Amino acid sequence: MTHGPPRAARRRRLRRTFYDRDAVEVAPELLGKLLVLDHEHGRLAARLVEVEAYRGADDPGSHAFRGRTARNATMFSRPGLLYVYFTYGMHWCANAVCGPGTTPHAVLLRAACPVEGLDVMRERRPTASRELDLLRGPANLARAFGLDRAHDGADLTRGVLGIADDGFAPGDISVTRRVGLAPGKGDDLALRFAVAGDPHVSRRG
DNA sequence: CAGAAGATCTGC
DNA sequence: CAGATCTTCTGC
Repeated sequence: MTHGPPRAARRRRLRRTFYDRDAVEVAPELLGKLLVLDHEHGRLAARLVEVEAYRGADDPGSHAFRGRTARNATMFSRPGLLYVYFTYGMHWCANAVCGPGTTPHAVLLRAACPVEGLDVMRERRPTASRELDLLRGPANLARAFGLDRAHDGADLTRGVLGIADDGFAPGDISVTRRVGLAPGKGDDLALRFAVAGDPHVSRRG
């Protein structure tokens, strides 16, 4: 997989209908897409190489498993929004809310290949010695993009934050079990999707 | 109201 | 492989 921006490629922002489906359908289609964020100093862009699908009442690994709470309210609101949550006392993680409708599905953005704004990413990720590690892992990706509580509920279909299709087609996709779930909490479900062999993926499947 | 767990990361 | 670090949720 080559990650450089295709010359003169048009970036088309993904619309609400893209997200308005089961997360298991949406997740693999997000691979190869560009996460884009315009900020005060310029633009950040990265190609998604690893994601995980989280469902609702039928998925014990999902924050939506036991219904709506203050934290997960964004998952129940509308497809195409960004659901950002805080965990382990220090990390933020970002998801694209899916559907269909108000079905509380989401796709966790786990890893990406840096494309634009690498200087800003390096400043925010001083412990990343290699460029490969800048966006490797969901909390690292969120940190490099500066995502936190302020971005929970942001609309990916308009505004400064979005996910775009520039015509890039990823290679083979590997499907494995999700990462970091306790036994019995849906750890056995094969809902993690990654670009096979891509070095930016957070870990081996 | 207290206790425990948590969709993680880093350094030893 | 364990510690960091604190919010959120659950049970009493």
